[in-house]
Amino acid sequence: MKSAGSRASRGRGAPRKKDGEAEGAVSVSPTYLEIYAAVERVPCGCVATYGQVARLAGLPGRARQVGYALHALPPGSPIPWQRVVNARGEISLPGASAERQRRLLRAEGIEFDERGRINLRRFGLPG
DNA sequence: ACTGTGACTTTCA
DNA sequence: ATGAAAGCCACAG
Repeated sequence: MKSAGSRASRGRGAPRKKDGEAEGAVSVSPTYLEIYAAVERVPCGCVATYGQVARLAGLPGRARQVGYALHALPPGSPIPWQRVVNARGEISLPGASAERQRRLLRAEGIEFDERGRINLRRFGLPG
């Protein structure tokens, strides 16, 4: 059952591990986890802005960190990062990545206008 | 420890 | 509508 999971006491009582990720998996800061959790809360067929995600994560005003956290997401992560766009309803990713995100959103029913923008009034978070 | 950078937001002109 | 400035914080060098 535990399979050598009790390795927390390693010298100092530092719950903060920075060894990349040994075996457990807990290596990222709680802030990132909150951000990822908030993104997962975004319902399918809807998009949220970085500011909204930050707020859902309990980090009002830290929209920038949301972008950084999503950028740090590994490929194939279960986090629907594509549902996060900027406050203008536009994709903040550079060229190629933007098209990739746009395709994913379109697959979820999100519509884009000629300028490549999303109507947050329709596809934004309810409320 | 310090500096620069960034998938940002909001406000003001 | 566009643009600049300030605010915000984590990570990398």
